Amino acid sequence: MARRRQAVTIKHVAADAGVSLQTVSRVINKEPNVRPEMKLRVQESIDRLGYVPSIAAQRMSGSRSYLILALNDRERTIADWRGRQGTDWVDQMLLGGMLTCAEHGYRMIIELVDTHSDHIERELLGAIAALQPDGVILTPPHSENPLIINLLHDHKISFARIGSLKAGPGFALTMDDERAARLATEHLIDLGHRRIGFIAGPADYELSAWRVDGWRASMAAAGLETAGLLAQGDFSFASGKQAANHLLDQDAPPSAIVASNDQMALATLEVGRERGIEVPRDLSLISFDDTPIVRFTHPSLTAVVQPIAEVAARAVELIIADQAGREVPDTPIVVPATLVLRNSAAPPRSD
Amino acid sequence: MARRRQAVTIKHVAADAGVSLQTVSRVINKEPNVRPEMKLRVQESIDRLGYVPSIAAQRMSGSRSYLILALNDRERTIADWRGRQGTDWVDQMLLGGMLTCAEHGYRMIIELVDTHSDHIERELLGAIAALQPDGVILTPPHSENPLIINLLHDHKISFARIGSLKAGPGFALTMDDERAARLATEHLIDLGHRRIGFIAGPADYELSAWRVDGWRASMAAAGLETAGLLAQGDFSFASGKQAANHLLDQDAPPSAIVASNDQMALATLEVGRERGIEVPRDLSLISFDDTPIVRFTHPSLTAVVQPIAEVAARAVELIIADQAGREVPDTPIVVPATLVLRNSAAPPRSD
DNA sequence: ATGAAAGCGCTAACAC
DNA sequence: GTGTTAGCGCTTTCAT
Repeated sequence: MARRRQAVTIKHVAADAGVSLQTVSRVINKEPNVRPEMKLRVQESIDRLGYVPSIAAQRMSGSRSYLILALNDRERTIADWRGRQGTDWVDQMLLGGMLTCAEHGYRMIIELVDTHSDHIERELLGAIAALQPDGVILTPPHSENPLIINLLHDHKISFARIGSLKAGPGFALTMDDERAARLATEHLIDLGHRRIGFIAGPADYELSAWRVDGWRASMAAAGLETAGLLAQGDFSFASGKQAANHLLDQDAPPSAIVASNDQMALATLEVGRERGIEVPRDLSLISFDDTPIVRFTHPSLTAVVQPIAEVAARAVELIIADQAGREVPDTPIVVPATLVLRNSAAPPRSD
Repeated sequence: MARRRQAVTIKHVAADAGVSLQTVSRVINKEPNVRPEMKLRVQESIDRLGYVPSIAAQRMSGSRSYLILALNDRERTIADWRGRQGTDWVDQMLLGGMLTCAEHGYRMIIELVDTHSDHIERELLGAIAALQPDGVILTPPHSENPLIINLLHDHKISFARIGSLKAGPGFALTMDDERAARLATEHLIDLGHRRIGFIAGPADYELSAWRVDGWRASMAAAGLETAGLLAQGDFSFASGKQAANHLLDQDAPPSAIVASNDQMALATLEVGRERGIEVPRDLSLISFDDTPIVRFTHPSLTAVVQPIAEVAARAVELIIADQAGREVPDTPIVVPATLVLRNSAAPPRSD
C-alpha cells in the first residue's frame, strides 16, 4: 500500500562518508582496491546509519540475490504437515540450511513442487524468474530428475542434490542409504536373526533401491536367504500394513523386519499388535528416518538416523562456495546415517 | 557467479504483443484501463513466452515485494528443531501461511529473531531493508512487543499479531486461550474432578496469563478452590517436572492437572510414572498444543488443539487484503482452539 | 485507453 | 585506489 522506499540507501552512506557510491559498494561486497582507512570510514557510516543493502537492488544490477531455494515434493510435504505425524524433514532442512544461510548473509526459501506434474518445468521456471535464486537444493524424489537438473544447469544456477550419488551437474550429497541399510541389517544379524524381512520404499525414490541393495548385501555376506523376504511399500502407513502382513503371512515369516521409513515401521508395529505378535519378543523391528514419534511408541524404535540438518548445511555451503567461485569437490559428499538403538530389536525367540 | 539476466522480460512480452511496456504492466497487475482484447493479446504473449515478473524489479520500482515474513523466536525455534520432540509449530505456520501466500502469488519467508536481545531492532530493520517484505506475521512471544510493533508501524508495513487481543496497529488474531483453558478445565470438572491443578507457561508469553485466567474462571464458576493448585513452568520439560512435583507434593494433591503445553504435560506424565501414579487412573492430565507425539504417548493425551495453520492462513489473508487496500476488520480475529479427547482424562478415583 | 519518460538502489564497466 | 556512467526490469508519473 504505502510507497515504501529504502530509508537508508547506498547514496546516504556515500554522502555521509564523503566517498563515491562505488567505494561503498566495494566495501559492502568486500572487494579489493579499497584503502583500509577508506574501508573503515565507510564501515563506520554504514553502522551509524544502520544501512543494509537491498537484496532486490543488488539482484537488479546483476549481482547475487542471496536467496537459496529448497525444493520439496509438494504432495508429500503437505500430506506430512496435514497428517501431523511428527515428520520433521522440513524442520531439519531449515535447521541446517537456514542457519547456515544466515551465517553467510543468505536466506533460504522453501518451495514446493509437484513431482508428477508436467508443468513442473513451468513451476520451476516461474520460481526462478520471480526469485532469481543463487542456488537450489534438490531433495528426494527430485534429486535426480533430469528435467530439473537440465533446467538448472541451463540457467547456470548452482544446485545441490540431496540423496544422490550421480556425478554430473550439481553437487551430490548422500547419507549413504546403502550403508545405512547394512547397518540395520547387520545389527539384526548380530542379534542372531536369520530371516530378516525388508519393506522397500517407492521406486521413484532412488534411495529406495539403495536401501534394498544394502539389505541384500548384508544378507548375502552372512549367507542368508532373501527370497520372499522383500515387500514393496510406498512410504505410507497403509502400504506398510499391507507389506507387513504380506511378510508375516509367509510359511516361514521373518523374525525381524527393516522398514524403509517410520510410517511403515509404525504400521508394522500395529500389524504386530493386531496379530498378537509382540515387538521385540516375537519380532524385531528397525525403522528408517528416526522422526520424533518413534521415541514415544511402545516399544520405542531402534532406527536409522538421517542427518538431514547436517546434509542441508553442507549443501548450502557448497552452493555458496560455488557462488563465490571457490573450488568445490565433484565427488559426492557423504554424511553417513547412524543407527540409534532403542527397544524394538532384540535376539530372536529361541523356539 | 554467472551473469544471470532475466530470460524473458516485460520488454519481450511488449514487443511480442505489439504494445507498450505499460500495457503489459497493467495486465500483469490487473489494473483497469485495458481493453479486454488487448488484455487477451498480452496474456497470450505472456503465456507463450512463459514470462514471469521479476520480484526484484517489481520491488525496485516501488511496488510490492510479494514477500511476507513470519517472525519466530530464534532460541525456542532452534531448540525445538534440535530437540526433535515433534513440535510442529513452524510446519503448521508453513502449511497455513505458505499455501495461502502461494494462492495470491506471495511467498513466505521464515525469519528468526531474538526475544531478549537489544539488537532485535537492528535485526528486524536489517530484514526489512534487505527483503522489503509487504507484510510481517508476529508470533508469541513477540506478538505484543512494543518495540517491534512500533517499528513495523513506522515503516508502514502491514502486520498480523498471532496470539494477541490488543487493538492498535496490526491485526490481532487469537485462538482464545482463555476459552481453551476453560474447555479443558470444564471437561475435568464434568468428569467429577474437584482439585484441578494448573501448570502455567512463562510470563513473557501473554497467552500464559490467559490460560491461567480461563482455568481460574472455570474453577470459580464451579465453586472450586484454586489455592495451592497453580504451579509455574516455562514450557520446558524440566520446568514441567518441577511444577508437577510441586503440585503432587501437596497435602491434598490435585486429581487432575492441566499443563500449558505438551512438554510440561509429558513431564507430568513422567513424574507420575516416577511416583507410581497412573494416568488416568490416579491422575487425569490435559495438555495444550497437541503436537504429534502426544498421540503416541501412553496413555495418549487429551489435549487442546491449536489451529495454527488456520490462524496463519487468516493472518496472511489479512495482510494481503490490507495490501490490496481492502477493508480489514479492526477487532481481533478469533479462531477457537478445540479439545480432542484421548486417554489421559478420566473420572477421579472414588477413594 | 494507451504510451513515453523518469527513476527505484545497486553494480559492472570503464575512466581517471 | 577511486569516481563516473550506464543500465538491470519494472512501475510510477504524466502526456496523449
